Amino acid sequence: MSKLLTKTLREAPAEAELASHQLMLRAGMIKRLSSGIYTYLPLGWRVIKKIENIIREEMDAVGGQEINMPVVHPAEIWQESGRWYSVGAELARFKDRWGREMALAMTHEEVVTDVARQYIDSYKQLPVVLYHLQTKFRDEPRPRGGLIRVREFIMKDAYSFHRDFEDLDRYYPAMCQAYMNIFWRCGVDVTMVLSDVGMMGGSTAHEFMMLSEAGEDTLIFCDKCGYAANEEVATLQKGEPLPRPASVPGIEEVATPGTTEVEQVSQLLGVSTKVVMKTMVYESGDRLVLAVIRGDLDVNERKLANASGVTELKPAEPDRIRRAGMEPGYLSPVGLKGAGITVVVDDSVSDGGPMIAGANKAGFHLKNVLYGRDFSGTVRDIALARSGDRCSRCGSPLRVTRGIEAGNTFKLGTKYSSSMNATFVDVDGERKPFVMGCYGIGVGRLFACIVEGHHDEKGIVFPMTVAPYHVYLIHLGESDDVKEAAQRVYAELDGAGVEVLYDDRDVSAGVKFNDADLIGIPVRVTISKRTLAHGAAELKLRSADEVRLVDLGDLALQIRNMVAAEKRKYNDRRVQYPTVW
RNA sequence: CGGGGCGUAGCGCAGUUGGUAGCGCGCUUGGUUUGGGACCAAGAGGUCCCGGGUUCGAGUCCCGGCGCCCCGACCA
Repeated sequence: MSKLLTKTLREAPAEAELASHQLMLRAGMIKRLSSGIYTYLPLGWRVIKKIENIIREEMDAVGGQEINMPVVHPAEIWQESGRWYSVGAELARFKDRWGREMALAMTHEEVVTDVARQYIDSYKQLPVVLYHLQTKFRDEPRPRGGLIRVREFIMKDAYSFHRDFEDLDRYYPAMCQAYMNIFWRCGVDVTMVLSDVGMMGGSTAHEFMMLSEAGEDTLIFCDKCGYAANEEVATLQKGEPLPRPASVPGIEEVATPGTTEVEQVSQLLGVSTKVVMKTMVYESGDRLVLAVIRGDLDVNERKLANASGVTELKPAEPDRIRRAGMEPGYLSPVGLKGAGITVVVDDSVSDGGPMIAGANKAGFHLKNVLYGRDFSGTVRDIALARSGDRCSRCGSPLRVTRGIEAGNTFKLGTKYSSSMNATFVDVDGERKPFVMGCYGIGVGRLFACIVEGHHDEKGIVFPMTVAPYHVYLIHLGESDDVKEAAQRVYAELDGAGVEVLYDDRDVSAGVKFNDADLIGIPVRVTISKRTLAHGAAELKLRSADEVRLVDLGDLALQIRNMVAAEKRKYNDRRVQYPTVW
């Protein structure tokens, strides 16, 4: 310990706000170099290695083969997949000395696909699962929360290659189970939720979320049937569509001064908000996207972006709306002219009868507006699920919580294999693109999740499986017999394969105890004149209050048992992942 | 990129009407202590984020930049 490169801090640096961030800084596990870029100090790095080894074991158990792919990629491979052009500034690009375009790895689909097309020729070799633990760089717009969201990070990414979708479907649950095992063994309770496919592309995706207010994602749950989804994709029951009479009278303009919100219109006209159309305008580059939804619902921007085929949306500026011939506060999809406007209509509107819409004219609305007759657009579900909305599966009220995404799984399909011409010869002699899955875990983020979930007022309380050391050994007082006894205990434990951090510093008892609590090593062993008088050492679990004296002769055995028992708490339990979908 | 905040010793902070920088913790040396962040004494440590301006004089006022944190848009 006296030689260990660390520095425990009594006070947390001002830059840290989250418990995990403060504690990792205070315990001397990480050091910030630049925004979102961290050095792991010895204690922190040991934890990372523990996590990585758990991941390796579980990946190997589902047939994974570990490889290592480069951090620096030539532009060509990203151009092949098309992502050189579709991904924005988060892909860090630079030129090498010859002026060749290069990129820092942000993820490795392209590279692994390149490996697969070279080394997998036949269906007989499939399925193949490759994984690696590697540094990635994503030039995130906003790093935050210490290790929760960084720019440079270690990620475990695994990629599976299959003959067909059926085989991917068969394999996918095994990977999900491996994920549950990893998180549980690290002491992190996760919930698997349906998620958006994001920039990865592909069909089905799940995220593994640790529920926490510190989380960046909003999650929608149904307690009754177990439906769980990221808000980005969560569905809901929207209730019966509005009745659609056989004949609907033509559009009629009504004066509605000062009613720029759905609520005000419904009050003025004495109708339910369900009869009022809510129209929102977003912009994406030079395109405008008009979202039309029933007045009692809200627009889900992620769904809207997906529906309109763009990656980024933001609410349009009023000036821009007016230039396009519309009137903020009285927006309407009726009578739109001008190019570059995409209209996306929620099914709550398209399925129903006549509604009230804005007139694109200040102070006026239109009655009897009918989708199909008076306006058109792409019909999609673009509704935002909110607390209390009804579950699309069973109709029960939905609940909303926040979560930290610790990992995710995707059914990628043939997006990369097709674009990069990665094929194999199937039984029928035909060349077919691999059907791929990809599976990621942010290692540093998982570390942060562990600390976020395992701490108290005094510091971290590590699960034995990921603790930097098993035992924190303290001697109190500088007398030779105490120091010698401590050294013997250290040697004995070390010889028995127990990882011991020996606090040999000549500092007061309080300092040692407080540092022990802060660093959070699971077992604390104290040797002092007092314990030696009984021929014993004091044994304490970080997670419990009780201390007990253990005879020096029994100490090593007892500690070994303790370490094993603590590991078993996490390693033995296998959490079955839910199969509601 | 929009909104908010902060940059003074390794960390946490103070610094008045503009007058030449301080406190606590940590660090070094010596001594006394030794079961929950001890005590005494002596020290070391500062481009006050950077650049420009105002002024006899700027940590303090003005302008410009940079860095960092928090809230949003994006993701492991």
